Amino acid sequence: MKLDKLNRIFNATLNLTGKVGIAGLKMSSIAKEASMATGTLYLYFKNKKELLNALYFKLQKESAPALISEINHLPIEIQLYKMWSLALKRLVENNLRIIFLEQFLISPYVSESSKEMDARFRNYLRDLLDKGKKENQIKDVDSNILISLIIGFLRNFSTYIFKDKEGELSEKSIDESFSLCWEAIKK
Amino acid sequence: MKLDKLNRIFNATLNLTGKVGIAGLKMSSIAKEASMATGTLYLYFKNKKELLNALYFKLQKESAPALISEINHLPIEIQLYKMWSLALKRLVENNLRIIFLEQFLISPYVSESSKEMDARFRNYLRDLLDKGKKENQIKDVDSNILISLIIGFLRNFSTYIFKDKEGELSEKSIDESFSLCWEAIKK
Amino acid sequence: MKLDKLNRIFNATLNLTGKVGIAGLKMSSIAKEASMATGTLYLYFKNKKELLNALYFKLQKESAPALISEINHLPIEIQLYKMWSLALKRLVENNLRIIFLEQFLISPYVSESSKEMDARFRNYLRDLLDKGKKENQIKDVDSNILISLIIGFLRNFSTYIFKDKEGELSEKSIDESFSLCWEAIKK
Amino acid sequence: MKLDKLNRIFNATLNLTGKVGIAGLKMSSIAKEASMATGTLYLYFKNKKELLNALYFKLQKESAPALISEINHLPIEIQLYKMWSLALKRLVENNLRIIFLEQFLISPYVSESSKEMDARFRNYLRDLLDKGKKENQIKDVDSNILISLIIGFLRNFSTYIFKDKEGELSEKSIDESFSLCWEAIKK
DNA sequence: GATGAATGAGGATTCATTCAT
DNA sequence: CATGAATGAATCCTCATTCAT
Repeated sequence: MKLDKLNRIFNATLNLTGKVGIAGLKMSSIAKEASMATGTLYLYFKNKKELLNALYFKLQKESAPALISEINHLPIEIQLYKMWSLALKRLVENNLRIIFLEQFLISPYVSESSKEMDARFRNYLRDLLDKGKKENQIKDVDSNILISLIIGFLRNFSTYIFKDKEGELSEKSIDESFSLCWEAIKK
Repeated sequence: MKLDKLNRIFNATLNLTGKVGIAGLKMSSIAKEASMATGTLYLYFKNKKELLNALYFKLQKESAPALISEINHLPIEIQLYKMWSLALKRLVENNLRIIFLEQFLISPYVSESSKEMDARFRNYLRDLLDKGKKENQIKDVDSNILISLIIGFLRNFSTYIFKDKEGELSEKSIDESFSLCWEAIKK
Repeated sequence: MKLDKLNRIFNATLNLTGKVGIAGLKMSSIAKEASMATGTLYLYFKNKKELLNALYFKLQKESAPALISEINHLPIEIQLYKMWSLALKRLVENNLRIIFLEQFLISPYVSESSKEMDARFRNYLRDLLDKGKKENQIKDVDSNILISLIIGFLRNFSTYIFKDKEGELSEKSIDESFSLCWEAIKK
Repeated sequence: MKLDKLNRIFNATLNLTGKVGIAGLKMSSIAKEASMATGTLYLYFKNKKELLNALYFKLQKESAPALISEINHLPIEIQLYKMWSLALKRLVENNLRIIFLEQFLISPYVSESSKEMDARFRNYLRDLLDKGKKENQIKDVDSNILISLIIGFLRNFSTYIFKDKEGELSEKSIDESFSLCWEAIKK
């Protein structure tokens, strides 16, 4: 019913963004990909801009927080490892989301309210790293650099797995990549 | 004259892509940003698709190779450091280029010939890392992971500097970020 | 419904060609003359070229053959007379079609397949005249000359009736013009 | 010099009209065909409309009147024969002119003054036929019909010679065609 | 005079949005 | 609710015209 249709619309939009980018998204293509009539899209969203913004918020909501709440009570290296492992898996699974999120933020469709960045995940990491510095486990280096290392590495590696390995992410890959990350940032 | 105009067109396109994304690019805006008439664009390019592809090729040609030829005779850690420093500076300076390159590759404007990715830079790194492994300086880890760490970190950190630090990249930032990277990948 | 709209488009195009020629045809004028939105034209035809070619084929199909099949069993003079009378009436009624057909064939819109001329009517006449020569009724003169006389006279006279007589074609005109034609070609 | 350039422009325009019709005429193509710069056209004509109208007047001036003045003192059948022969030769030689004249008259470029048709030739013929009727040589039939026969036959036959016989017009063709015409209209 | 690069108004085409069914 | 044909504003692109050289 209603929820099913919403999901079909969101999935169609994600898939198409992965193929043709935001510049190539047409309402008619989205409808076709979601197996419904173009007009139906307008029963669920006032216009294209709102559809895209709704998807953006949905993706934001689903990503970081879930991740965070699952692990924020563990010791730092473990917590980082869990975070790394979970994030990597999620990013590989959901690589289309990343493409959408990144393109969306510089498209003419961003509503003002969307601009409050994916700061949440960065903030979680910042807190975690500061705690780690106090406990003498993490290098005493500007947290922004550390965050860039972690997030940049995660994103780039996940895209590589998604594109070149067809999404096959082995435990060994997770461990090896985390080791590299950890050795870089640990004291 | 001719070259000057081409550059004005390319710069205008880059600037606008940074502001509105490929989805928001209009030929009329590009012309306005480049201080010329819309029709003039069509003296230089057959249509929008060809303009964007021409820019893509230009950016590809200018990026990696220059970087590589300047340093590929030095010892590995030094070479990596030079590469890091140069790449970081260039990425910060040219952050708009990255945005364009990334968006372009999943836009409806990519011509078939454009799809041969920016493999060059990855290849240079792969060679360098393999050499490093033989000389026992680099961890014996799948090069794809190492490459993701380096490139992902570089891109994410450069974007952070460009956006949040207004492009002010200190030597200290370069050194600190490289240290993190080096400690991660060195044996 | 669908057929009705196609006809409205075709009629609008014919009328406008009569007024402003193919050089003056605008998609927006055609739409206006056909009482629909410009975009609607593109639901039925990919572009201007295809619209004009479709009209050309339709007109070709409708013209000569119908004429021929109605009469090709009668004796020659009668057949020629019927042909003359029918053709003249049809040409007067459909003078706009002639204008369109003639202009179209040297416009930039002709698709390759359209170039196979209106040979059909000429061929019918050639057969008829050859039969007439065998039966000793028609002068033993190169058929191409006879055909030019018949077709040229028909076209020029019909245009005169259409333009200067507002399409009022009397039986007397038909008979008189046919007599002239018959006296010219009969043995 | 000046005259030479004007002629190059007029010839270029005629040739191109034969190829692409008035709908396909571009000022830039005319200039190219005439081996000069686009801007040069505007030294000789204020704009496209005036160029086309100038050509129209030139062609009108050159056709009928010359013809008429050469022969208007001879007896009727001879005069008609001369007219026929001269007109046919001229029409074959100058078939491109006919195409231009016919297309031009329903293009958006006709200036008001151009609309006073090629009435001159029709008028000359009308006078001639009326004289012939008085002298009992020509059938007592509405002159408009006779004129249509003559002009329609001339045009259609000349186009046939131009297109299918590559402009090779034999004396025999002239005589045979005139005989047909004469037998049709003589008493 | 001659040139042809540059201009921008105007026409072709696309596609977000509506609305009768 | 769902549909998809119809709409027309917005965008791409062309080409008559201008003007600096």
